[in-house]
Amino acid sequence: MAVPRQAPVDKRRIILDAAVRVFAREGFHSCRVSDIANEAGVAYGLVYHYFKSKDQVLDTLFLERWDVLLDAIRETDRQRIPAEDKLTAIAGFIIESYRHDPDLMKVIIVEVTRAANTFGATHIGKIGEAYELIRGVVEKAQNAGEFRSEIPSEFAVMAFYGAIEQVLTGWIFGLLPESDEEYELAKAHIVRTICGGLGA
Amino acid sequence: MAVPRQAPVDKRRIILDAAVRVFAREGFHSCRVSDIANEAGVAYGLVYHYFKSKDQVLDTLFLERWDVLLDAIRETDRQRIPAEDKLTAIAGFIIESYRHDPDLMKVIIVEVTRAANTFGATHIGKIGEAYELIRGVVEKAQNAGEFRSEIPSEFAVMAFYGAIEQVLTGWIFGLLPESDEEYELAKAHIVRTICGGLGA
DNA sequence: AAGCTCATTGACTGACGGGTCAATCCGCCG
DNA sequence: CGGCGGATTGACCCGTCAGTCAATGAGCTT
Repeated sequence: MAVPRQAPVDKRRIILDAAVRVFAREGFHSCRVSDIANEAGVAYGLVYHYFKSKDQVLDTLFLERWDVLLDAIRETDRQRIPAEDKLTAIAGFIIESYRHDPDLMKVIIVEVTRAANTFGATHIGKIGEAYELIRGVVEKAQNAGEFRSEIPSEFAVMAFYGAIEQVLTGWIFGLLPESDEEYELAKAHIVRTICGGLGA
Repeated sequence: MAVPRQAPVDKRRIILDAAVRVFAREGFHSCRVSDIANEAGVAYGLVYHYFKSKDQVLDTLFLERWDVLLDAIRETDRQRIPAEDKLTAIAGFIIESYRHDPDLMKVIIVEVTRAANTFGATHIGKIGEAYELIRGVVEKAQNAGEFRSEIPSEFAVMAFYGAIEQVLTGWIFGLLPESDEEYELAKAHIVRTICGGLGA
C-alpha cells in the first residue's frame, strides 16, 4: 500500500517557500543558509538534505517559475489573435505573476534575471529562450504585415522585455507607485508604447 | 614653487582603472581586493590608503561616470531640437560611452544599475535622477504636442531606458552581435521603436 | 520486536577574504 | 644633516558563513 513518504508535510516545499521570503527580504548574497532554515522552522542541515548548495535553492526557484513563463508564452503564441494581443497577454502574464507572488518575482528579477553576472550566467540560456519565443511572435507579425519590418525583431524584443523588466524593477524598488490599478495600466501602457510609439 | 605632490603618477587613478578591468573580468563580488592591487601593480594596503573600502572603489567609479551622464542629459535637454532628436542624443551618448570604454560601462550596468539590490540601493537616488531628467524631456514634448499624452511620462521613461539597458546587456552577455555598425543601428532602432512603435 | 531506511538535527570545521597596522621608504624643508 | 609627513608595503587578524557529519528518531517491513 505505497503510502507516500511525504504524506504530512513536504519539507522541501516549505524550505523553498521560506527561501523566497528570505531572499526577497535580505537578498541572496546577504542572507545566510541558517536564515532560510529558521524561516522554514527546520534544522540547518535539512536544507542540505534537499539541496546540494545554497545556489541550488535559488536555481530551483528560478527554473520552476521560468518554465511556467516559457509555457505561457508558447501557449499564447499558439492562439490565433493579433500580435499586439499576444504581447499584451505576455506582459499581462508577467505582471500577474508579480501581483500574485511579488516576493518570488522580486527574487527572480533581482537575483537572477538582473544579476546575469553572478547567477544569470548559468541561466542565460533559459532567459534567451524567452527572448527567442517573443522574437518569434514579432517576426511572424512582421511577415504577416501586422508589424513593420523596419525594426529587427531582436531589437523589438529588447525594447519590449526591457520595458517590462524596468517597470517591475520600478515597483520593486519603489520608484513607481503600486496598486491594482497601476498593474492594469502598466499592461496597457507598455504594449501601447511598444506597438504604437510615443510620437503624436 | 608649489610642485604638485602627485607629479609622477596618480596611483589613485591607476587603482581605479585597474579596478574597472578586474570588476569587468571577474565581477565585483567574485574578485578580491588583492586582485585589484595586483592588476594595478601596487601593494594591497594602498587600496585602503585611497579608499575606505572595496565598496567605495565601485562607488567612485559609478558616481564619476554617472555624473557625466547626467550632465550630458541636461545639456541635451537644453538644446532647441525635436524631442525625438533629444532621445536619440541620449541613447547615442550611452551607447558611445559603451563603445568608448566597454569595461567601465559593463561594470556600471552589471554591478550597479542592474544590481539595485546589492549596490544600487545606495545609488537609487542617482539613478532616479536620470529617469527624472528623461521624464522631463518626454513631458515637455507631450505638452508641446510632439508626443501624445496618452502614455504617462513615467512609463515612457521606463520603456526608453529599459530598451537601452537591455540592448547593452545583450551586448555584454553576448546575446546580441557587436560591431560599430550594430552600435549605430541600435541608436536608430531604439528611438524609432519607442517613438514610432512596432505597429504597421 | 528487531532491524532497516531515511528524514531530521545542529554543533563543528575550514576556507576565504575584507580590513588593519606597524614598519619602511622617500622627498622636502629648515 | 636631521627630522617631519605622507606614500607605500604586505603579513596578519578575525569574523563570517557554506558545507559536513555523526547522532537521533520515526515509521515501515518482515
